[in-house]
Amino acid sequence: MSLTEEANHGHLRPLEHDHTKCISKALNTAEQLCVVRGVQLTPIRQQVLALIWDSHKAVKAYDLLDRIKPLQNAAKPATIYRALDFLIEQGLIHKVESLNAFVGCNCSERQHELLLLICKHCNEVEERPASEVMQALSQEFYQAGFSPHSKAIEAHGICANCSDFHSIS
Amino acid sequence: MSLTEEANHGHLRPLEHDHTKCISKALNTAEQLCVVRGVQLTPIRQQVLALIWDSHKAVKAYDLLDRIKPLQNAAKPATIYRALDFLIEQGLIHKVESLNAFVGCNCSERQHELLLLICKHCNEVEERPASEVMQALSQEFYQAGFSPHSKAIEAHGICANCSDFHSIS
DNA sequence: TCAGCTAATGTAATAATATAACATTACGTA
DNA sequence: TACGTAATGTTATATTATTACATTAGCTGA
Repeated sequence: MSLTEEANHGHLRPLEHDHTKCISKALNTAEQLCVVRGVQLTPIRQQVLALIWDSHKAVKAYDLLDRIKPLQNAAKPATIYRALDFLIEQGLIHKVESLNAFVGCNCSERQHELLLLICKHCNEVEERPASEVMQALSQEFYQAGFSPHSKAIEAHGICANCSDFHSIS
Repeated sequence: MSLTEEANHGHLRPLEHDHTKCISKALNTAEQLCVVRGVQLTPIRQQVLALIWDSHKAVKAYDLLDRIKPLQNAAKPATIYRALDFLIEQGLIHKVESLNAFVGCNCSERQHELLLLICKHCNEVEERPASEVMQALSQEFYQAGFSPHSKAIEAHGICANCSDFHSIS
């Protein structure tokens, strides 16, 4: 185990990971899920998803709009927001509420309500199942007599990679 | 203990509580805190805080703007957003990120990062310390090597009062 | 006193985010 | 072919938030 991995408690997303794999995995998973579910991953929706997966950062809707224009000349805000709505419905992306931005979801098959760790330094967003947190949350809902329909847990701070970066350099 | 309280697991905010007490308590606390901290709870800031405490619902910035105009003829968006920034800084209100709206905080003295339970039916927002959740969250941050600066936990669903309402009526 | 500083507010303009409403297209199916 | 539905095109507009610069009020030290 490298120093870096150790400092990250084994939960490292390497600074230079092979991101093409992230993208192709996400797109493949999305395609398969949509087939199974009988919904259409149209070219526009695919392109938006691909653009979102261009990085692990949360992306703004109007940035997506700018970046999809070379591919979809006619793209307008509604184009993007419709695609985003679809992708959210299908659990393929998250909306980061505290940023008004969107990020790819790694776990569209499973529960897609996760803890999002948002780094103020590199802007990347890590999603974590945080099962203990979720369990405590369910307990809390029960105690409050609250029936949850959806939940969002978002934390802003400095991620493991960026802490390492600072402490090493 | 009433039937209603029982059904709410003892965490009831009665449908008809004496809300004037909520307001005056919030305003008094705010005043005292600001004195102690050496910051100014100016008339505008006070009025915005009072308007927010007009209910337990989350309020939109431009609704506040409309409602403060009779008192502050010159009010503009910046007027409201500045007051909101101040109140958030002082922990006197929360921004509900998933609604782009604002709600009074009951616990400005103590930790003001809480679980917010947002009812889809009555729109009221309940804040809960949810200490077990917070503890699990800290644990998760540690495991992820993440240094949190701020966090938001927001759940949408049906609150205890509204569940009671449906099951009784 | 008054010059200078700071915090707060006034004011106008505009940026950034998101939705509504209606028209059109593409495609499957009766 | 006619019809229905899902997706997209298109225009306009609503909603949320910030920037930049001017003004005011009150304090502080020369």
